[in-house]
Amino acid sequence: MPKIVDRDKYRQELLMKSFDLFAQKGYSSITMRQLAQEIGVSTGTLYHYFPSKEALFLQLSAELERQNVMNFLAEAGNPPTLKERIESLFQFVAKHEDHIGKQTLLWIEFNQHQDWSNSGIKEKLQELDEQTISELAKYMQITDRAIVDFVFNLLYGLILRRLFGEETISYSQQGALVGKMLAHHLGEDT
Amino acid sequence: MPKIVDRDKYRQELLMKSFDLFAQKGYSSITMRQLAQEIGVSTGTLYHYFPSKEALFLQLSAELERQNVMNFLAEAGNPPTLKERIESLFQFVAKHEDHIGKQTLLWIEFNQHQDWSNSGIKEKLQELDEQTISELAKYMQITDRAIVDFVFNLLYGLILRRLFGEETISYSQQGALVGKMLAHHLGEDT
Amino acid sequence: MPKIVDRDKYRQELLMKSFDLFAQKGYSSITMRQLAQEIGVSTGTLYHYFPSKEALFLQLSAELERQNVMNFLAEAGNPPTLKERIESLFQFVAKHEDHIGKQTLLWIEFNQHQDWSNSGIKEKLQELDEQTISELAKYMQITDRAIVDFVFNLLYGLILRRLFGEETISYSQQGALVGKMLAHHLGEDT
Amino acid sequence: MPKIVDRDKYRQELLMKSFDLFAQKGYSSITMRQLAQEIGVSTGTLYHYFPSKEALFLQLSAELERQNVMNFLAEAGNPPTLKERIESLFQFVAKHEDHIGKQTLLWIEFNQHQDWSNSGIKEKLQELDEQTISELAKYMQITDRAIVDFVFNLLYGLILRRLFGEETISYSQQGALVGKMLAHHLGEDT
DNA sequence: AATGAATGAGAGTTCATTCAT
DNA sequence: CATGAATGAACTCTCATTCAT
Repeated sequence: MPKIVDRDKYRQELLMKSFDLFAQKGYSSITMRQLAQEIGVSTGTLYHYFPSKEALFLQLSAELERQNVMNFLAEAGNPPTLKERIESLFQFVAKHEDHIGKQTLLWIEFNQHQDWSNSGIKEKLQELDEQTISELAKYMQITDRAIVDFVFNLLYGLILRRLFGEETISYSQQGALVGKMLAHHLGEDT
Repeated sequence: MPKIVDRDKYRQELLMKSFDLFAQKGYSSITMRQLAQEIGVSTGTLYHYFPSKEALFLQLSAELERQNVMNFLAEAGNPPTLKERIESLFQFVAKHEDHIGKQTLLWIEFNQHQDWSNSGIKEKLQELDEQTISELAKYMQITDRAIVDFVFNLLYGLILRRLFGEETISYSQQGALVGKMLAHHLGEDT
Repeated sequence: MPKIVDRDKYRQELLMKSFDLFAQKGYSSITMRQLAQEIGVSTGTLYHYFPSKEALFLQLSAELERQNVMNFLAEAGNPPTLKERIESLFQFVAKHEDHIGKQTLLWIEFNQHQDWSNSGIKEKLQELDEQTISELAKYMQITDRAIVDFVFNLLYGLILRRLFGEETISYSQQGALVGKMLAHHLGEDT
Repeated sequence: MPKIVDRDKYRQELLMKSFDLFAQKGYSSITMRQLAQEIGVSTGTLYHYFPSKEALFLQLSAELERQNVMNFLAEAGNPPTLKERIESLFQFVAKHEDHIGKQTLLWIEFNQHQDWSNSGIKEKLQELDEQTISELAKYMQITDRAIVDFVFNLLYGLILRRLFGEETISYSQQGALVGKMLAHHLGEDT
């Protein structure tokens, strides 16, 4: 029972410790008791730092999204061609598939919870997602919104299907495919 | 013998009546009591026809998947070019977006339930999905598995993102895009 | 686990069985679990018959109030003079002090719960109380509202103070006192 | 020695600052945290000055009772007739109805707490009440205990009923009534 | 002396499932 | 076959109190 020095830092710590459990079991399956037990604190402590399960989850989501973009930009390098940059994105997802897959699951479950329909929470989350995508679009230097959506639809669908067992689909293959097609497509248009 | 037919027919009826509720609230939010009440039977009756909530849900999923393919093949016609066939698929999804979206959500929620990790249920569901896709692939006359996956990744991602608020992305636009690209891509390769 | 024949009858039964516990411990001290255990059912059953602890309590209050008036009118007889009728009332309260005291406590606690400030519950309860008083006023043949209030203020105060330990105050003495005074007072006015 | 004075003085201060919150929410609804926050200290500090919530509350009650009598005697003047003195008492209560009502509520809630049945706390509280009444009896120069009780039963009942919504009953009317009756009654007896 | 983080038992409530009728 | 009353474990969240700092 040591006294905590930095409240916000400790909150962060709790957040990160709770990620694995949320990811493994999903938002509604995990209970606050399990969460507390696994983290090694009491439920009371959890509620001392977060007003509710929902709030804890929301903060976690925001934090994860933030880290993701950061990590990608740090790892991705800056290849000259669009094809390479797209492949770089797909490679990044492939490399961190486990982590990103879990996040995607959380994001989906978040969106499903209909109790939150009127609370403005979904809007926050959506905004978060838009931000991420627009930052990545900037990185890839694609300005046409339809193309951006094309790439991310493909990517999300791929993540989703692999998540649920279609493990024969490969990131590198699909990445190469879309890279090549886009190069043609854009090349012709210009 | 006729008894069995009646029994199965009634089961079907219960199934279809339960779809709306499942679609509206999601698997875990709906309770067996609500389900029974809405359908107009007792919980006991529900359990008489289905061994568990899970089983009821699984049967519902299978039924929906079956109907979906059927409807599509009936509506789609048989256009001569690949581009048109793909656009036909995207149009079909656009037209029945509400229905298909809800199904997708159920499918996702189903997959998330970790209690079912070891029960072979997920495998069944996956198989169901594979069947659907392979039938649609046959319709589109695509044989290359990577291309099939490409199209369906895009489609699933699109459905998913529209589901969660990105309503500015359009089915027809993305369908046209992938149709055009694929035509180029395959045209060049052959 | 026998099947219950008459839902409403059984609800009544549960209500009456719960009275003692509520009375002994007060509304907020008693838990639904204790209540269920003592009655000999599960918490689930309690919630099967009553939507909430609050609703259970409200129904109990209404039922008690109803029974009280009924019992009093049955026991009280119909003496010719006001003094005797008042004394009859005080005697009734004295005789059933335990029961009425407990009820009063519940009534008080009910009124205290500020969560219910805006729910119209207090109004219902107040109305219940007014009804009781006006019926008793009719019995005593007092029409002047101020006098009615006088008698009931005295009576409530007496119940309250005895409840909390002042057991030296006597119902018969105070009843006789108010009876005598009122006789004088009203005799002079007429 | 001066330390002790300071300590007690601070305790007093905390006590008075806590009154409003207790009065607003009632004993069991208010939490020690809220109390501390509102007062502007930590929960630790609260527990440094009072061994428990219960003890804090008991001390508060004693203090309030003390102040009440003091204020009344200061405000009441010393009219010559019993009728006037009684009316003076009722007027005092009417004037401070809000404050006294809240106190009464606290006193009631206190008495209800059954955990304290064996702790001698109720006895202390009762004693407190007796003291108050006997001091007020002395002021009114009534020696007959039955009459004293009569007046205070009426008064408590009145406070109670007004507290719970019967706001049509008036202090001055009921005070005048009891004053007049008592004057007759005692006049005749002597 | 003063702080506030930490505790954990216990609150009201829900719900898939069972089984007497 | 059909019913719905009954179960009880498990849920989120609260709060008086303790104690390291």
